[in-house]
Amino acid sequence: MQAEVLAVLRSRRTPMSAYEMLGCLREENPRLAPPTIYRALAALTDRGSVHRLESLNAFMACRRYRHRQASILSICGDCGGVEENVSTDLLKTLSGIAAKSGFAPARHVVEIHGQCATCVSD
Amino acid sequence: MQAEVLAVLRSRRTPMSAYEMLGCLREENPRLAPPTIYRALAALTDRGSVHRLESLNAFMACRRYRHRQASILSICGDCGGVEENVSTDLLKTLSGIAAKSGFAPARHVVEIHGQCATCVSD
DNA sequence: GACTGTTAAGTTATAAGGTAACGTAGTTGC
DNA sequence: GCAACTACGTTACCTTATAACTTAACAGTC
Repeated sequence: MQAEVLAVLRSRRTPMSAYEMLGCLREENPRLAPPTIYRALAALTDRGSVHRLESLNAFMACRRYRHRQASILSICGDCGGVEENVSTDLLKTLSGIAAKSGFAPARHVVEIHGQCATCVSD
Repeated sequence: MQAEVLAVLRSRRTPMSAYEMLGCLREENPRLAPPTIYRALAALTDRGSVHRLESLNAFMACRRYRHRQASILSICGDCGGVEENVSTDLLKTLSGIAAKSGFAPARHVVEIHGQCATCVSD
């Protein structure tokens, strides 16, 4: 199931909602229900193979080879494309800012909305 | 309406969902419907008086005096409390990372999940 | 005062996102 | 065989969000 969900996500350039995936996978198996998808997504995001876009309630396959840290996701509002970046330094700085007041960071969410290079030049 | 929504949010230490607000405000006006709340929230978040917590689908009143930039929100998973921080530098670095590929940033979402100082020491 | 434009709020209905709780079937290991 | 585990199926429901249309309130102007 995880493999099937991942395959669907990989076949797309842009993020998908859980229910879009459900729609796709129901072509094969019409009885598929939301919990099945969400379970697979939970496992995949835990492993880091899939990113959840919190500000979009959507998911995308990770395209970078297995890094074990939060990605910086740049989301184009025009074409829907998403760029992944990784920056250990930025995450450290960020943790530092939170830690000034004694906060212990566990998970980072960093998303940027804007326009990708292609859409800017149009 | 915006004022009422803001008042409810300010009366709370922790973020609220739109439907919790709806519940509160319905004590006064039982016929209040979701769109009314969501419209007020849209206006308030545009103005920066309210922050939306994307990873929680919830809202909180801004407690810092009107800064015109994205906050860094540290969310305690134990007590639900949220700390607001502002860092122009971090946002610049972040924009720089996205801009390397030509991406034009417009809105930043930076949230950190973890434990606040109080909850860490328990 | 009647007409019109504009903006905020009410109303109805429904779409979209997510999960609890329980059932079943296959696998592994004793 | 049988216990224990794990994945997936199923039902039902809850939460979050928005579309689309209606009404109210007020300001300007002829």
